[in-house]
Amino acid sequence: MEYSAAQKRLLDAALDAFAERGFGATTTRDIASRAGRSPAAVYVHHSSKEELLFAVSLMGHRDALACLLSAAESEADPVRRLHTMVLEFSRWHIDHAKRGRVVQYELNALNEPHRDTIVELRREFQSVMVDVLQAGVAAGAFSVAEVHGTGRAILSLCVDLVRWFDPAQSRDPDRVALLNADLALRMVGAPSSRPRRVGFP
Amino acid sequence: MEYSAAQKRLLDAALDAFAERGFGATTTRDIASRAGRSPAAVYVHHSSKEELLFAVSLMGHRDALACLLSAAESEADPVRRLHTMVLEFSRWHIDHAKRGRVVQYELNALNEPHRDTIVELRREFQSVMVDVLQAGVAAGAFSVAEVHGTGRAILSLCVDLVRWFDPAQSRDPDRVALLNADLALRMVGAPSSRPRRVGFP
DNA sequence: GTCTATATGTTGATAGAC
DNA sequence: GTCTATCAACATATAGAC
Repeated sequence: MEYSAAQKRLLDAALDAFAERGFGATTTRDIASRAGRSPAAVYVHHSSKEELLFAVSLMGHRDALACLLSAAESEADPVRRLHTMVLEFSRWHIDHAKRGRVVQYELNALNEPHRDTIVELRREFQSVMVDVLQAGVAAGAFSVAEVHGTGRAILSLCVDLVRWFDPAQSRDPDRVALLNADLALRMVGAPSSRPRRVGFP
Repeated sequence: MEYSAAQKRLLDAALDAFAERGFGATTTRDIASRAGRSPAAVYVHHSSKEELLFAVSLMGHRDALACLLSAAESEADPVRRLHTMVLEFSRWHIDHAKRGRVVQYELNALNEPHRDTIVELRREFQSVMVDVLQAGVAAGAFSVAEVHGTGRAILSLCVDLVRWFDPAQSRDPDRVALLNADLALRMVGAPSSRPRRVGFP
C-alpha cells in the first residue's frame, strides 16, 4: 500500500503522539496539529484513529522484521550471524525507539482483525531467532538448554531498549548494541565473547 | 501511609484498569465501577486520577524493590546471590505482571514532583544489581567487561517479562524464572551455568 | 483537499441530597 | 460516605462552504 505525502505526514504525527503519550491518551486533535492540519483533515486521509495506529504498527513491524532478516542473511556462520542479528536489531530499537514503543506497547489497542494481522507478523521474529540458535547447536557452536526460551530472552534484551534507552543521557548507542550482541553469545554458550574472523589471511 | 478498606479497593481497581488499558485510556468511571462504587466515590478517597496512579506506582516500586533486596540479602556468595536475585525478581514480574506493567510503562503519566520521587526509587534497582556484579568480579567469580551495562541487561531480562509473559499460554513460571537466572550467570561469565552448593557435606 | 462549524457522546471533577 | 445530577471541557467523527 502506497501513501500520499499528506497521509505520510499524518502517520508521522500519529507515530510521535502514540509514542509520547500512548494510543489511549492521544487525541486526533493532537495528531492533526502535529501535522499542521485541522482536526477534520485527519479523516480525509485516514478512516479512524485506530486505523492510524494499525498503519503505524504494521509499518513498524515490517521495518523491524526486515532489519532482523537482513542481518540474519548477511552471515553464514551461526556465531557471527547471531552477533550481527543482535547488534543490528538492538541498533534498530535504539534508532527507532518511538516506532519501537508503539510496536511493543500498543498491541492491545488494536481491534480484533488488525491485532490478528500483527500477531501473525510477530511470530516471525521468534522464528528467525530460534532458527539461528538451532543452527548453532547443530554446528556444535552453541550450548543451549532451552532454544525457545533463550531466543525469547535474547529478543527481550533488544526490545527492552525502547523502554530505558535515553539518547539525551549520551550513552553510546554502538557500545550498548555491541554489549547486547556479546551478551547474547554468552547466553548461548558460544566459546568466545567477541567473535573473530577465522580462516582469514 | 495507611489506606482504608475503601481506599484499597479503589487502588486495586485503578491498578487493574491502568494495567489493562494504560493510564491515559482509563476513565475514573471505569475505576469506580470496578470497585463497585459511583464515579463520585473516587474523589472521596483520592484527590485525582493522577494521585491514584502515583499511589499504585509507589506501592509497586516498593514491593518490587523489597523483593530484590530480600533476595540479595539471602545469599553471601555472589554466584548464588545473583542467581537468587534474578530468580526471585523474575518471579515477581510474572506473579505481579499487572503491577509491573504500571510500574514500567506509566512513568511519564506522573506529574513532575511525583515522577521525581519514583525516579529516585528506581536508581536503587540498578544499584543493587551493580553491587552484586562488582562483588562477583572482586571475588574472581565473574568476568564482566561492563558492569553497569551488564547489570542493566540482566534487569531487562526480568522486567521485560511483564510485556510478553502470558499465564494463559500455560508456560511454567518457575522454568522461565530459572532460565533467566541461569542466563544471567552466563552473562557474567560465571563458570557453571547452574550453581552447586560447594563446600557442603 | 482544506477549512470552520458542529453533532453527539464522554471526560475529570464537583454540588448537594440523604 | 454514599449516591444522583450536573458542569465545563474535551473526545471522535461528520457536514458542508470554499
